[in-house]
Amino acid sequence: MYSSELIKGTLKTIILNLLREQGRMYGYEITSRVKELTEGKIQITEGALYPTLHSLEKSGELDTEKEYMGKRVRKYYSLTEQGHITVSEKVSELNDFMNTMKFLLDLEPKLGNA
Amino acid sequence: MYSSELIKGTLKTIILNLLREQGRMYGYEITSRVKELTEGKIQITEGALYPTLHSLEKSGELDTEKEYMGKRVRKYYSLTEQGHITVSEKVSELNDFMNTMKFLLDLEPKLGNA
DNA sequence: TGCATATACTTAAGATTCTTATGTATATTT
DNA sequence: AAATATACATAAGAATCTTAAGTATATGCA
Repeated sequence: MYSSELIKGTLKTIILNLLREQGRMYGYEITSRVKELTEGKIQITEGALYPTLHSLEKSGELDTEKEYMGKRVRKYYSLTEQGHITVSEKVSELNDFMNTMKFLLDLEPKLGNA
Repeated sequence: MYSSELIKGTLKTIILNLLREQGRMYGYEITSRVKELTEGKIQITEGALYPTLHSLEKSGELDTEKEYMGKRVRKYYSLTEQGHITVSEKVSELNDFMNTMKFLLDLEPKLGNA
């Protein structure tokens, strides 16, 4: 598990990118899939997930459809046209940022430090 | 400039790593150097920088020495023994995290999506 | 000389976004 | 029958950043 600060700021990008790949997912499925893909290293809590999904819906990135599996409800999310634009921008920005960070972190320590 | 959420969670790591490289720096020098190294893409604001430095000092990662250049004061920061341990851990964790993110983001979108 | 800009640090108010916890309810496994 | 998994929602609190204001010295330039 990564320290929680690291997840901050990448959550929306993770969600949008997964939806671009999968087409359509419901909330619980997103957390399960991320946990599975990252071998438990990234676990999105419910308290972070659902407010983020609501926020992305409100800002026009996501559409929802409710479906009933028997009596249990699921809310499926998918990217809107705007969502496709946003995910491209966010993924590019994150890649760029990570390259910058790699460069920053790979600077060699001076010899002779304590 | 990256959107501000991305910086969150990496600020301490950036500062500690720079201090490991440089040995000793004062606050203003840290922001200037980061801005220079990243060609303006990462600009640490004063409101973020100084509270973070104070917090790292309080938690035992940093030592300070005040120096007067004429009448102007500078506070130089350097890593403590604990700081050296912490920076290693944080840099490793961030590298690991970025590899995980690269993997997550590089998953190919399904063909045929809207 | 005067003004703008750069250097240098501090801190408070507000915003954002996460964690933790609680609540509700159905389905499945043991 | 009880525990666990599935599925969503939301409130209180914590952490961390932005924005802004405050204080003060030094430098460049017109």
